[in-house]
Formats: sequence, structure tokens, C-alpha cells
Amino acid sequence: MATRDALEPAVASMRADARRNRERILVAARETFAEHGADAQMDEIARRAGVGVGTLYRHFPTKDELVGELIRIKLTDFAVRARVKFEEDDRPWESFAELLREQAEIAARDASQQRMIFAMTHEALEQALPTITELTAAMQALIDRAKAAGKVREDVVVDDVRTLMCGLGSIMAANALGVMPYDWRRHLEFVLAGMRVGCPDSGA
Amino acid sequence: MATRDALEPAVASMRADARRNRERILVAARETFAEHGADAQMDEIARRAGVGVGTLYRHFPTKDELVGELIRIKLTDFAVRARVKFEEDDRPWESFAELLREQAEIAARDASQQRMIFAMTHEALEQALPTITELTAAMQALIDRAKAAGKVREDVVVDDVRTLMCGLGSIMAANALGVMPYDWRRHLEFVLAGMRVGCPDSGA
Amino acid sequence: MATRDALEPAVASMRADARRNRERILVAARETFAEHGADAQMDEIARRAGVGVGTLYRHFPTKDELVGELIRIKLTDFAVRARVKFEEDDRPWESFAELLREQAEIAARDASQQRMIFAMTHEALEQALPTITELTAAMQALIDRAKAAGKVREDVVVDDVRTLMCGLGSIMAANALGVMPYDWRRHLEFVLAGMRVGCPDSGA
Amino acid sequence: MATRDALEPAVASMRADARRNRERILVAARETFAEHGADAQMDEIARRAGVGVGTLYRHFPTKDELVGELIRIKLTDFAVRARVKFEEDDRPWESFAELLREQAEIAARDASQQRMIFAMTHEALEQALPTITELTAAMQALIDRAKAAGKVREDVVVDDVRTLMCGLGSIMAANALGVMPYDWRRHLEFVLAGMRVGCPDSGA
DNA sequence: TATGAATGAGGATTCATTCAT
DNA sequence: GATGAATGAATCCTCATTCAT
Repeated sequence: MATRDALEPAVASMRADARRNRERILVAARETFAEHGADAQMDEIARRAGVGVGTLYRHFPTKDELVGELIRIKLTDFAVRARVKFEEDDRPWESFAELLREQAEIAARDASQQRMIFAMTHEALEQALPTITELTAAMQALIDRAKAAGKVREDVVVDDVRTLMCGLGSIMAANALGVMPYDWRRHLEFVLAGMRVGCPDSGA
Repeated sequence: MATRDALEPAVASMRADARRNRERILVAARETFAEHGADAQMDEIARRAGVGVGTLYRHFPTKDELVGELIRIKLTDFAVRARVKFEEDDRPWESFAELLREQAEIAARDASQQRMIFAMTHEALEQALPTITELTAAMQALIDRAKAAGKVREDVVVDDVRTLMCGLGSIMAANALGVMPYDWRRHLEFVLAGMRVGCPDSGA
Repeated sequence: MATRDALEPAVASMRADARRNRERILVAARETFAEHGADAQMDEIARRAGVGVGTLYRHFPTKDELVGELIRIKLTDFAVRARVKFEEDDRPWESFAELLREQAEIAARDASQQRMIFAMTHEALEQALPTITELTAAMQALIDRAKAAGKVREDVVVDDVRTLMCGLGSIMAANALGVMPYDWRRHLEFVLAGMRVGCPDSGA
Repeated sequence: MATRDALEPAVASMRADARRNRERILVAARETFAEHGADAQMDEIARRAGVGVGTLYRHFPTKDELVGELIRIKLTDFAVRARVKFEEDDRPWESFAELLREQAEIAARDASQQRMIFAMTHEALEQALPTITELTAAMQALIDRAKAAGKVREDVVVDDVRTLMCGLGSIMAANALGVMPYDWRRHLEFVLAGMRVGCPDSGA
């Protein structure tokens, strides 16, 4: 996990027990949002974390801020992974495609936790803004290199990746709801294929 | 609209005023889910429809059944459109790709109403099962013809389309939430390109 | 009781059972504010009224509006009484002084209910504004007549009466809290004496 | 300030820093009750005082005891002032009337802090009992001298002053709530006038 | 001893659903 | 059948007080 990098100074300077509680709350929140989606209740999150609601609210003054932090951590992790992939790997297409595959596998592993995005509000998102900027830059670098190497179509932009990940997350979420099975891995491969140079256009 | 075909016998045999109420409720429900997503309230739907809550509940005994009916109508419409496309049009790739583009535009037009899928439960889905069967058959026919004509990759299956539409709907919904802009049209074209014969594989 | 005059059209047109519930809620609210002051709980008010909380909230969407209505009724009653006193009675000093004595006795009778004023907010007050205007006018008429008859000091203004009643109410409330006994009747008589013509000034 | 005289032995024997903390807490509490009335929170008082809640609770084991102490100090101050007035001043009416005016001005100056009295409970009051006894005695002396000089009506008793001050405090508090303006100075003068010998009775 | 993190009962309000009119 | 009043479990959040560091 690259989460350590997500620690803000405020968190780093916490008392040991407070930091432990904070961590337990985040774990519990992930589980609870996974099970109940946007309807996850603060009381249940607290109970699972083994703390009182008061403690939960001391750490995250509103539900929104809790959701915002979960998103921020996830995106920070993604950004770090993207940066590492760019440094460590010099096969332009593979480092691009594999980053997305790996990130998708990770997202799928917290399973249905994708449902949390249903609980995302504007406020929640704002907390993650700096992280999003970082992630965008890292992704841009990967795309640029792959384009320069003639692997990725010239018209692909960073936002297409954002859109793809949004779609994948929702597909995983729908999957987790259990109403119907969806194969997100196949979906990802279709999009990757469509983004490659050499692909005939879609006839649009 | 092909909605007329969605009428069940029970609806067909209703008194004229009851059927009018039913229709107004469905319209009001669409509007309300569009504005408030899964948080749409039964009271507001009734108010917009100009009927009492009691009447709303007479037509749809639970919120789930109301959501289910909205989904069923939408899918029925899709199925009809798919069947028509198959009959009317003999350009295998185009009739496949254009159906998806048209359906996506329609979905986007109820705009944010996609948010309703956040309110979908297992029960809601069950009502739509027969419709889903129809839709699957119609889609299968289009895919088979396109494969036979060497236009669509052999490994594409009906479920890939279902998955695609799920992803698109969610992207539209996220868009409507307004937290971030997503370009679902570009996403659709990447997938279509990826499904075409002649596209290099994704390197997976 | 002159409360009947306080009925707004909205109330008059209610279904019989709804109006009965509304009345029971108001009674229960008076009792509960009397016992617990500003800390009175909506749940308890509902329980005492024999209705669900939902019903309480249907009639009064916020605690403030409930408090506001209680104040409005009380002031309406006062205004009516003032108007009647002015019409029925032609002894300028007596009609002025007796109105205040009677109103104070009435206020004291809902006893400690005066504590409700502790729960009064700006919003709550706003509901009562038209009533306050009426009351002010009625009181002004009584004061003017008593001044014209040379009974009340020329410098007495309507606001002095408002201030007096506020003080009396609080004294009653403090009394009801039981922390100390206060004799509000004596207090009232001192103020009345001080407002009479012929009283030596206070040496200020 | 005559507060020094209010020091109990327990306080006198405190370590210098503890006494300084105690003083800062009292100041912070006055400010906070002034701003928020009975809704003042212990956490905010501690924060303003620049101490942890724990320290606040070490000095005042319950909120009630804190309120009680604030009241006690205020009343002690009043009692001292009354005694001084009696000693220093030999104009019977003036020393009586001016004491009340001065005390009222002081009370008004903590401005809205009168709102604290809304937070007063039986327990809070009990702490102040000895002080009340002192105050009563001092006030009695002033009244007796004024009666003997033929300035104050024979039927005036100490409790009438207590009642007056209670009313004034509440009027100031209501004023501070800002819902309506009340002129407590005028109210005080009416009562003083009403208590003077030579005032016609109120016609009761 | 001082600190501030943790606690959790409680409180206002909402909303799907039922039922009297 | 239609209406909308009534229901009350559920939900987010607060704050006086306790207790580990």
C-alpha cells in the first residue's frame, strides 16, 4: 500500500490511540459503504470500528468529509501507482494498460466499495482536488509517452481515462449489488483496444 | 415512443381515468428521480402527478415496484427499438452501432434520470426479467448478423453490451450529479472501436 | 377563552380529526413547555398529545413554528381581551390596570408555561408579528384614554407595558422553576403605582 | 471589583497557576454564556480559557457548579456593594435607589450574560445560599433606614427587591436575545417610583 | 496535574407506508 | 376509488462528562 504517503501532517501528529482509531474508522467505513452503499449509517460505521459515534464525528465532522477522505486516499494511491509505473517501466503501451488493469483489480478487490462513489457530493470531492491534480499529471505523462511511441491514438485524452474508471467503478458497483452479473474485465479490454493505434475507427 | 407496447393486460383493462393517473405518476416519477436520484420521495412524486399518495400506492404498492416499472418501460422501449433496427436496416455494423448510439442518446435525454438506477433493487429488477429476455434476443440477432458479416469480433457477447450500457448509464448519472464532467459519447466510441473486427487486441 | 378568534382559515378548513389533533398537540405542548421549558422535547409533546411525532411535524414543521404558534395564540387572546376591555369599560385607569392584572393572572395560570418564552427565536416571533401589531394598537387606545383622563403619566408608552409583561412572565417562570419564591403580584402593583399620575418621580 | 472578597478558603490555598486557570475559566464562561446563553458549551468555555476540558472539570465538576459559582460571585459583589453603600452614604432614598441603578448597570454591562440565569438550576442556586443571606441582610438594612426616614413605603420588603432584580435580569436577557427591544431602565424607574412614599396606590 | 480523545444517551427531523374519511 | 392525515422506526448529529496518555 502506498497509503502512508496519503498521511497529512495533522494525522501524523496525532496521539497513537487517536491515529489507531482513525485507521479503524476508515476500514470500517470502507466495509460499511461496501455493504450498504450511500445508505451506510454513521452509527454502524462507529460500531464496526469499535468506537463511539462521538469519536467518529471527532475525526470526521460530517459524513461528507468521511466519504471525501476515503476517496482522497484511494486517488492518492492511484496517483502514486501511476508515478511509479512511469518511472519503473519503459514499455509505453504496457505501462499504460497495465496501470489501468492493476488499478481496476485493486478497486474490484475492495469489492463493492465502489458504491461509495454514490455517496460522493461536491464537498466530498473538493477535499480530493489536489490529489486529482496529481493523478491527472501522472496519467498525462503516461499517455504522452505512449502517444510519442505511436501506441495510443492521438485523440485520447486524460479525461477519457477518468471516464473509463468511472464507468468501471459503477459496473463493479452494480455487480456488487448483485442484481446482474457484469464482466468489467472484458469491458476494460474493449476500451483499451479501442484506444490503441491501429484500431479501425468506430464508424461514427 | 414505443411505450404502448409495454402495456400489460392489467393496465389495458383499466378505466380511462385510472390509466391517465398511472401515466401521470410515471411521468412525475421520471422527473423526480431525475432531480433527486435515489432520494426521490413518494410524496413529491404524488404531488407532481397531481394525485394523493394513496393513489400512488394503489398503482404501485411499493417504491421498488415503481422503480421496477420505470426500468421495465425503458428496457421494453430498447427491445422494440432493437427489433425494429434489425428489421429495417441491413447494414450489419451500422445497425448495431447506431442502435447503441441512439439508445444512449435517449438515455442521456432523460438526462440525469439515470440516477434512478441507483435506486434499483433485486425486486425492481425482477419485474423486468421478461423484458430483459426479449431485449437479449433482439440484441443477439444484431450481434450474430454483424459477426456473420465479419464486422464484429467473434468474442463479443450480448452481455458485453449490457455491461457497456450499464457503464454508460452510470457515467451519465455521475455527469448529472455535476461533481465532474464525463464525456460518455467518447467512451461509447472507444468501446465500439474495440469491438470491431480489425482492431488490434489490447495486449492483455 | 377568546382563542376561537385566533383560528386562521387554514385551520378552519381542516378535517375534523386533523383539527382535533392540532388542538391536542397545542395543549400537550403547553404542558410540556411548562414542565421542561426550552428543553421540552418534540417526542414527549407528541406522546402526550397521543399522536405520532410525524403528525406533530405535519402540523408544525419545526419546533420554532410550534413555539411561534403558542405565542401567537397567547398574544391574540391578550389583544382580544384588550379590545373588549376598551369597549366594555369606561373607567380609564381601571380598565388599563385591570387588563394587566387579569392578563397576568391568566399567564400565571398556565403557570410555569412562561418558560416557553425561553424557547422563543426570531423566527418564532415573526409568526406573531401581525398579532403584536393588533395588541399594540389596542393597548395604545387604553393608554391614550387613561392619559386623557389624567390618570396615567404622560411619559408612559406602550413599550413600557411590553417590558412590564416580559418581566412579569420571567418572574413567573423563575417562580415555577422553584429555585426561589417571587411575588409577581406585588411587582405588578409597584409598576402600576409608578405609572399613575401623582406618583413622585423616582429621583432619577 | 469586589470579587476578591468572594474567594473561598479552597481557592485561596490554590497554587498560583491553578488559581490563574480558575480565573481564566470564569472569564471565559461569562463570555460564552453571554454569547450563547444556556446553550453555552463546556468545550467552548475551555477553549476560550485556553485550557483542556479536563482542567475545566477539575475546577468545576459539573456545568451546574460552574453556573452556581458565577451566580455566587455576582451576588457576593452585589452584597459587598450594598454594604458599602450603607456605610458610605447617608441619604436614605438615594443610597437605596442608586444601589439598584448601579447594580442594574453592572448586570447590563455583562450585557447578555444575564442569559446565564436561564441555565440556573436548584443545585446551582444552593451554592449561593450563604451569599444570598448576606445580601438579604445588607439590603434589609438599606430598606429599614429608608423606611425610618419616611422615604420608602412601609409595605416594601426585601423580597420585592429580589423580585425586581429577577425581572430586570430577564428583561435584559430578552433584550440580548434580540427578538425585541426592551427598555429596562424605564422599568426600573417605574418600580422605584412605585416604592416611594407619596405614591398613590395602584388602585388594587 | 493537564490534556484532549472517547463516550453514548439523547434530540430534532424525515419518509415509506397505512388507514380513516 | 381517491385523498391526505397519521404513523414511528430510522438517521444524522450534539455535548456533558469520563478516562487514557
